[in-house]
Amino acid sequence: MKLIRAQCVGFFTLYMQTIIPEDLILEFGGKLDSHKKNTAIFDQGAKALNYYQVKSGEIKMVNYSPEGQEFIQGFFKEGQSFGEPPIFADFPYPASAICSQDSTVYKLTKDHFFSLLEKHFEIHKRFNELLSRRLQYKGMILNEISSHPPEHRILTLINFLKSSYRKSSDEAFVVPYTRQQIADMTGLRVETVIRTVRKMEDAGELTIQNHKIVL
Amino acid sequence: MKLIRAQCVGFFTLYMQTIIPEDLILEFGGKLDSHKKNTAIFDQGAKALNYYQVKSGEIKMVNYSPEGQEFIQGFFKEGQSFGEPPIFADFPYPASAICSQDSTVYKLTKDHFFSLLEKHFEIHKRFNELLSRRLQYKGMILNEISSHPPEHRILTLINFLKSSYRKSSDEAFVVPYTRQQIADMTGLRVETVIRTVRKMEDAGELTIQNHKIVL
DNA sequence: GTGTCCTTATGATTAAGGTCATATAGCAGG
DNA sequence: CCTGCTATATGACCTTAATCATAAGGACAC
Repeated sequence: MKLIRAQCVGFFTLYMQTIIPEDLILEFGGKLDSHKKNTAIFDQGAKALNYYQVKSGEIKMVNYSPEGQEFIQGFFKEGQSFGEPPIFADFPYPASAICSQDSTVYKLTKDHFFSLLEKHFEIHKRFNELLSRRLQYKGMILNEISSHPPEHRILTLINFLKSSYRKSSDEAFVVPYTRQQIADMTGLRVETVIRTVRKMEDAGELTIQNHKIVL
Repeated sequence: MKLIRAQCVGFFTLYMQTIIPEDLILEFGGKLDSHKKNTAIFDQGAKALNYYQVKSGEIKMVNYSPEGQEFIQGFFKEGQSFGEPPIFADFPYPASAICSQDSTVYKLTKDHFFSLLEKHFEIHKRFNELLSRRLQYKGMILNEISSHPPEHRILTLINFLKSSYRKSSDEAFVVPYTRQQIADMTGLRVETVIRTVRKMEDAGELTIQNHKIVL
C-alpha cells in the first residue's frame, strides 16, 4: 500500500478549521489570488495592509539571515489565516510569506477585515484562540531550541504536529515535511536532522518508510 | 548622579499599559493576592482556571529542563496580564509563573473574566493586540536563537526592551535585568552573556555603568 | 559587623553540532 | 527516456559556546 502524505488527507483539528467561511470573506469584499510556488505574498519589513487566508496550497512564514540561513516560523494550509498579528498590533511584517506550493489565497483589506470582525463576534473570539495556540507553539519551540538536544527537539515537534492532525493518536502519522523543513523549524542543519532521525530509528523512537518519517 | 533602574521609572508603552482597569476587575469579582519572591502562582502542566494581572512586583513565565536549565518566556510587571493563552484556547499551562519579586496580583475566575470581556468589547480587542505583540516578541527571539550568534541575540533583545519602554530613543536605557536573566531569555549561559557583553563594550556597542548594561 | 548568597568576572578544557565534501536515490518535466 | 533538481545520506574536520573551576565585589539579613 502506498503511503499518503498526511497533508493530503485533509483532516484538520479545530486549530486548522477554516477561520472565516469563504462566503463571508467574499461578502466583505475579499479577492482570491493565485500564487506560484516559491513566490512571495509579502516580505519581511513591509507594512501590513491585508488579511490573508489560504484556500489551497501551502504558505510558509520565514526569516532569512544575512548568511542565507532560513528559519520557518510556521506553515499555513487550507483554511488557515496568516500575517494577522501585524494587523492587530500595527507593526511591520516580522517575516516573509512564501508559497511552498502553488497556492490560492483570499485577500481582504484591513478595513474590510475589521468591519467583518465587528459584525461577527464569534469570529473575533476565534482569533483570540488562534493567536493563543500560536503562542503555545512558539513557546514550545523556543523552550526546545534553548534547552534541548536535537533528538528531543525533533521528537517534540513531530508529536505536536501529530496532535495537530485529527487522527486517532495510535494511528501512524506520516510527517508531511522534509528533513530540510524540519531543520528550518527547529534551528538545526539538514545533516543533523538526517543523522538524528536515523539514530532515532535505531532507538525505535520512530520509523522511516521509503524515506518518510512515520510515528 | 545615581542610576535608576528602568523598571522603577514607571513609564510604559502601549504594550505595557494596564490591560484591565483595577476597578473593573474588582467589579467583576476579582481578588488581590500577595505573593513572596520566588513562590509560584501556577505550575507548568496545571489546568488554567483564572485570569491574572500584576498590580505590583514582577512575575516571570519560565520553563525548567530536567537538568535544571531555565528558559524565561517573559517578564510581566505592573498592569500586565499573564497566563491568558491557556484560558483562551483551553490547554494546560505550558510554563510556570514565578514571582521574581514580592508581588501583588489580581485574580479573576475564568467565568468572570469572560463575562467581563463580553460586556467590554474594547478590552476584548486589546487582548488581540496584546497576544499579537507577544507573538512578535517570541518570533523575534526564536529567529535570533535559531540563526544568530550571542552578540546579535543580546543586542536584539536589548533593543526590543528599550523600545518597549516609553523613553525617547536617544535617552540612555539601563537594562533592568541581570546577566543570568538575559542568558535565560536568549538561551545562552551566564558566562557567555558576561563575556559577550564585555566584548560589546570594547566594541563600543554599549556601555557598562557600575555593572549595569546601558544602551 | 559579619556571614551568606547572588552577581559579575575570567581562564582552561571539552563536546556537540556546524561546515564542507561527496555520493546516490527519487521525482518532475521536456 | 533522459536531464536536472531536490532530498537523503555519510564521513572528516572544525568552531563555538557550554562546562568546570575559581575568585572577588556587592546586597541583605541577622
